[in-house]
Amino acid sequence: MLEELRKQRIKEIEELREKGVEPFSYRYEKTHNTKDIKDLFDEKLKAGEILEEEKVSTAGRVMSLRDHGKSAFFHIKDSEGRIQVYIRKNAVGAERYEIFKKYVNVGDIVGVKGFPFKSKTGELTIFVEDFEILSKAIRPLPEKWHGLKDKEVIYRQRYLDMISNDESLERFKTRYKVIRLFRDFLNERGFIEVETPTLVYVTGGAEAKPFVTHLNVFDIDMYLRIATELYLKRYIVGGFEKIYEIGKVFRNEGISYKHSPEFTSMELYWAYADYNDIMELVEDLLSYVVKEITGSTKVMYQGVEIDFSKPFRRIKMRDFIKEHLGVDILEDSDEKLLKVLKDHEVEVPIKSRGHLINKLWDLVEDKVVQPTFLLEHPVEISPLAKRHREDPRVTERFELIIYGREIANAFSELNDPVDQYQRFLEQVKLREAGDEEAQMMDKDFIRALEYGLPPTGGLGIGIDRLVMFLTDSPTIRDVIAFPLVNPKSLDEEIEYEEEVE
RNA sequence: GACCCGGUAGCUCAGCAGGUAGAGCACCUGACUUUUAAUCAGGGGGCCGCGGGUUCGAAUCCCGCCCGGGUCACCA
Repeated sequence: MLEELRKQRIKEIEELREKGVEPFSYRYEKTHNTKDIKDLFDEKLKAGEILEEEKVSTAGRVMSLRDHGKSAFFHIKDSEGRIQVYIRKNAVGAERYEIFKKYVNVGDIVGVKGFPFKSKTGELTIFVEDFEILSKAIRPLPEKWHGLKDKEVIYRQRYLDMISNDESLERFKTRYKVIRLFRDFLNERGFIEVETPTLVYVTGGAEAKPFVTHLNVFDIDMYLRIATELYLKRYIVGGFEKIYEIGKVFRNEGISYKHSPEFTSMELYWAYADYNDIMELVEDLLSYVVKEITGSTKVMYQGVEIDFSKPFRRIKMRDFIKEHLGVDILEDSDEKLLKVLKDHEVEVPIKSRGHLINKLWDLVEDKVVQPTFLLEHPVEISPLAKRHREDPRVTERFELIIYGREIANAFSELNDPVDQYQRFLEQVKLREAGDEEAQMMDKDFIRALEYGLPPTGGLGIGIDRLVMFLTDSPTIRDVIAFPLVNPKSLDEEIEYEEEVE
């Protein structure tokens, strides 16, 4: 059926060309988009009224079509919405009308010129005086009423999802608006957007398994970055004081509703600031973004109201775990931590102190729903954070937790090269003990610190996870336009008939 | 990686006590100048995910595999 349909459409394209009509145009003067037209005329017009002097020219994809013989109604969709269009034989002429009737189908992209009116039933409509086929579709669209439901097709052919499910297009518009708001906010505060390498010799800045690739010119293996942190700090050493980078990072790990091997982070470094300054900045940034997106400080996520008004709640990791599990991550022995984990039936493949602490946190993180700063992580699990000025066992670090998920991670950056070197050594030991996610020694980074990194506050935010909240998306794949999919050997055969006749 | 659910027309889905494969939308032909899931008449369209087995006979039952979704595990 699909093949027959495609052939039919390809044949129609030939016929159009024989009639001197090119079904793939070069450009179209679009004076208004669908939203402009609604903004201008929707309130002005009553049912049955016309505004013949107001000329509009717009374009979009035909989403529905109701043919009435000598006239037809259809809806076109553009990036801003949908609008109804009315075409009538005696208005465009018999010849043009025949072209429309015979050759325009749902799915085609057309341009229309005319004037606005309101139908009997009160829907704002464009009365067509002239139209043009701008791009003829060869494949049929999914069902107009139910839309596209098949998750596999939604992820593999996102364009089709965006065409047929309006909320999908809107979701991605929101995503990119959020990113723009981040830039607006930070630029306004004097932060400069910079770039760091994607291909790196050693990974750092996070604990994750990297993707490995090969660089032919030097014949060496390289990695895709797992974070932008260590290069951004080099900028600060070099003299930049307020910088940020928004970009993809790559972690060769599992896929879940909140994990994607390729995701977007925003990292920021602010010289002469500490984690308290960063906390305030995060509150300001997020409440600003949320307000611009939703109009208030509140977001409904999966039926739960999340309030981003500041200040956010602050809890200390040690206190929170002690309160809920009765164990002290700073004072109690490894054995005691392990026993608590065993009591909760948690398996611990790697029995380092850091892993035990992380596992304990995992047990309680679900209890944090509203935006909360989780403070003062132990040194063992924070190899790049500065020790707390009042307690050297913990760091000046915080994570922003929302709905049990880590959204941001920040600290007063460790700028003591000797301490940093020792922390890296600890990580290397873990690595040698089989922890593939432990950090690598980055000697050039140490060298940079030896030239002097000013006191600096740093921050990383998971953009995708934040966008999930702002679009009420249950999985991270819903906010990544083209998520990773199994390539499968499904590549369908696409054949074009040879020219006949 | 384990378990659960699913894969039938381009799309959304039904059919599964085993007996020649269905609907709606979309498509094609015709009618219709204010419809909006337009309407009316007619028509075409299927490797029922793939491979094997049981059976006179499999979309339906059994086994294996592939792909997807979900839960858990792994994981920031």
